[in-house]
Amino acid sequence: MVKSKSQNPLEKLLNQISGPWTMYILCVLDKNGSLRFGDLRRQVEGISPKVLTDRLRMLEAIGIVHRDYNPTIPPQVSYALTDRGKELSQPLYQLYDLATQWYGEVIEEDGVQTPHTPSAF
Amino acid sequence: MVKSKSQNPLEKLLNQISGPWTMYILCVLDKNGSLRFGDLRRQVEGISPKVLTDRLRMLEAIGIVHRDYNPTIPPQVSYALTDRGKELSQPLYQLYDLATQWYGEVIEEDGVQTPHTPSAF
DNA sequence: CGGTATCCGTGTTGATACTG
DNA sequence: CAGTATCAACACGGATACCG
Repeated sequence: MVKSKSQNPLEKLLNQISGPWTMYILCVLDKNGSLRFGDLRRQVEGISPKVLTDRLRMLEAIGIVHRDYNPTIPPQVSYALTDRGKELSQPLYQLYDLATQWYGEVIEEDGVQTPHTPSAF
Repeated sequence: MVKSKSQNPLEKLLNQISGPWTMYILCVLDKNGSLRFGDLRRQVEGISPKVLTDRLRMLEAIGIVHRDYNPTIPPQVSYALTDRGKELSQPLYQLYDLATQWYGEVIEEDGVQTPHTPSAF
C-alpha cells in the first residue's frame, strides 16, 4: 500500500488495513461471518473483482482473513475472519468511536450502504 | 491519501494516520511534547520539507496536531499534539501491541531510529 | 527559519474483458 | 463461480530549488 521507510509494525499494520475497501471488507466479514467471493462482492457494492482479490490476498497474507477453497464444480471459495482478524476488532472499535465523534456520522456516497452494524464497527 | 469510495469515519481516520511518516511524526511529537519545524524535521530524519508540511497540515486539519505560529524574526512555529492527538494513543497502543506480536520487533532501516518509546507507541 | 513551487517517477486503483 | 490479464488514469511521494 506504500513502501515507505521507517516502517514500524504499527505503521505496517495501519498501511495494510487502511486504504480503499479494506476496512469495509473486514466490516462485512465481521458482520456476516463467512462469505463466498460472489456474495462478498455483492455486499461490497462497486468493488471490482481485481481489487477485491487483491485485498483478500493481502488480508490472507497477514493472517487476518481465512480462505476456504472447495474444488467442487463449480468451485466454492469462502472467506472469513481469522482469530487475528477478530482480535483487531477490539482496538478498531475504539478508533471507530473516536472517528465517529470527530467526523460525525457516516456520509453516504453513490449508493454504497455503510453498515452501521451495532455489533461491529 | 487515497480518494476512495465507501469512506466511513474509521476508514477516513485510518487513511489519514497511515502512510509514510505520519505515525512517526505523531510518535516524535508524543515523545517530545512540542517541537519547532526544524527540530521536528531533524528528528524525522530523511523527510523532505514538503512532505513534513503536508503531514502537519493534514494532522492539523483533523485536529490531531496544534500549530503555534510566532511572527517573530526569524519566525518560530512549533507543533504539538492536541488532546485529540493524545486520545489517539490509547487505541493505537493496542494496535501496536497486536502489530508487534504479529510482526515481531522493529526492523531498523537506513539509520532511522525507531523510537520504542515505552510510554508511547 | 519555515516553509512554497515545480517537476518527475512510480505505485496503485479501477474498468473491462476474458478464462479454467 | 472465482477469479486473471491487460491497460489507462491518476494521485501520491519525494528531490531540488527558491522565497518572505
